[in-house]
Amino acid sequence: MQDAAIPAVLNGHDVLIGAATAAGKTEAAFLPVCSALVEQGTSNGSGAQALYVGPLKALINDQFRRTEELCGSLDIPTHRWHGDVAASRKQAVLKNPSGILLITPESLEALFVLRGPAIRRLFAALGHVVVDELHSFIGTERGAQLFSQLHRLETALGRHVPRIGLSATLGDMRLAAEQLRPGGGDRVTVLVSTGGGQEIRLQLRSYVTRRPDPGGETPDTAVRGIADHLFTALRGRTNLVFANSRRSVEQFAAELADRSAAARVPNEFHPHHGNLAKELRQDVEASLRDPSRPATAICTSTLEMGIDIGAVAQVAQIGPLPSVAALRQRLGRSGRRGEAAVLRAYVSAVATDARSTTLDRLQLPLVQFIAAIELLLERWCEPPEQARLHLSTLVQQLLSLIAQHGGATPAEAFRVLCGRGSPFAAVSSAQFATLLRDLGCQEVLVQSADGTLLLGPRGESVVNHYTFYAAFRSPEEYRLVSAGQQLGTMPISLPLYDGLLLVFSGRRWRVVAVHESDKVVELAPAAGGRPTFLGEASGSVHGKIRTRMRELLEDVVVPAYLDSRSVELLGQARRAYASSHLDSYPFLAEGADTIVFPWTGDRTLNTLVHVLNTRGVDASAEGAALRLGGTTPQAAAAALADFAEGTEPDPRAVAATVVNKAQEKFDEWIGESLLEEQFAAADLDCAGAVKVARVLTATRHQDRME
DNA sequence: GACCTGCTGCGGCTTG
Repeated sequence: MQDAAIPAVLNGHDVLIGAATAAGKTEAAFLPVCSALVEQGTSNGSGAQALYVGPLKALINDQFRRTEELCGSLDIPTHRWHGDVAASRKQAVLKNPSGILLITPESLEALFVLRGPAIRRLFAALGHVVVDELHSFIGTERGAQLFSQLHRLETALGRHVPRIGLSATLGDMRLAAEQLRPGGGDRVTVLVSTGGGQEIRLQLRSYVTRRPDPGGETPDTAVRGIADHLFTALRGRTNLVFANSRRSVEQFAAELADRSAAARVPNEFHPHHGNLAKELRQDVEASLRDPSRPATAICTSTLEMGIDIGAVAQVAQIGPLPSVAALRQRLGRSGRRGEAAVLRAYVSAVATDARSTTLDRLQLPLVQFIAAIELLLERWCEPPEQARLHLSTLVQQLLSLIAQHGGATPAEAFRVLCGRGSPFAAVSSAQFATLLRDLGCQEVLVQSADGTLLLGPRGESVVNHYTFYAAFRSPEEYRLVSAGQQLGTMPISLPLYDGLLLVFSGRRWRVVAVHESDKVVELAPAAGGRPTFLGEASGSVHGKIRTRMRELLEDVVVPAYLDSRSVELLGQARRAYASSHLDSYPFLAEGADTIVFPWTGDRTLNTLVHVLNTRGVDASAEGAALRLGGTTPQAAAAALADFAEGTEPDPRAVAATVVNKAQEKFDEWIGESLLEEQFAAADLDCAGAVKVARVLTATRHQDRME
């Protein structure tokens, strides 16, 4: 891979490098970049010659250490620039820009807004741009921001600057190439390292729980069973345990701490998630790196990305993940240096009895997990998300552009932000004009007598606050404090009162005081406590996983990696599926409701829900299934047949019925009409919904529908 | 609908 990367980079091509793990990606990019720098000579003060953009401060710190080592002997200056870097160091770079600059998209945004006139000088000598963890930018607001910034940079310099993207392997690397170079993905050199068929050791274990205890005071039997198994299977080595929510992370961390205390052994299990104080998280990361003593992190997606945590023996995943790509990324954390990768998968299944519904008997979480593992073993993986307009981020970039130049005409703004090579190229001039009018109505923008766009009162106050630089919205939070120590934060949306018992950072606490005005919660250690965070992971599931779930239920083959209870539950699910004739008649009566199984991805499933609701049917998505309230199977089939036989609905009309379309940071300033267009194009799949309805009501079902 | 990511200038304080 490195051999192929070097000539491509040296020839000034855009290059996309894909590999499962960190395995040499950074070197493949930086070796040729550095050799180009040595060749052309490092001219001090004439501007940064290479720009590296990374999604995490911690990652930038890691890469800074590595590039310093690599470049120090070559006399190439390297600088890091993010929110934790001292202002004095930033001043030094501004005075004497040179060599390699490592930065976050947010800090780059601050440069555009605060140092607009200096941009051209700072990057006058720019020869290469490296984007690390490219997959984390694909399909996101932050990705639209980054590629808009790079396009603005090239516009300011009046020339093309070669880009090098480093990414996990994705389902369709060509689509990723199109993100790296919007409008020119076909000219990107794509290099993928297959990983050489590394051995994967894998087991899926099921644990049965009785019906959830509404009080939740005593952990259910599945949680206890999984915790027992983790305790014996993981102790003594360095491991990662991925749980799907912060609540679940806290729950398992507390359970494992209890087991360590009962066994009178040091606790090796530490929680790690985004609401824990930075110091606590760094302690956990340090103990993972320390080879002298074993440590296991129980984490959310925080440890999924490339932060250096050393070699990991085993990866555990509790509960199914919505995407195969994330499962692969997590598995890639174990088994470096030629060792086998080890994945321990755990599912909590609901115990069934005579009163259980068929839906319960189908054990869909287990079936979904098996489907994802099968697709992982076949090396399939979701393609990057389909392109959105990203109007919220276009608003941010427009305000930033006006701040950069002190004003812009509508035509200039459209050309720079929505022209060829920009991530907003799909936005039409009519849509852009509507957007300008919307922003004018909100006093975000004003227009001077000669037509120049300027920041209005509202735009001015938003751009002049540091929170402007991030393209994504962040939730309001309380700070949690105990005896002067910062423990972390908690979303403000959760109920909170004096005396509440909770689990946080793997320990049990009581709320002593809530200071509403400065959003601080004081805690004291306590004996009891329940996990604080609510909800379980959902996320968008691809249609391929749902199709595979149906195939698994209709199949007889039993995967070798299932434990005996999983085999038993899969058999039960297959018998329930067959005896309900779901293969030929995918409708199931449940009380007054009907459950429908379209076996399709979430986008199509949600479109069906919207459409049926506008037709007066009480429809909702329930995992893989569709629930039609107060509807008999005959009526459900008739409603779907009616929809299937009619003309395909107009996405705009369906979007108009959805109320909460303003989700992103600057959406509140965008008018209903544009939000409808964006939603119709990116969040609905009307053609797919009609197709699914036709399949559901196809002739092979007709005999049962009489 | 879960999860995660990021951020500046300056006023006011203490300390050498």
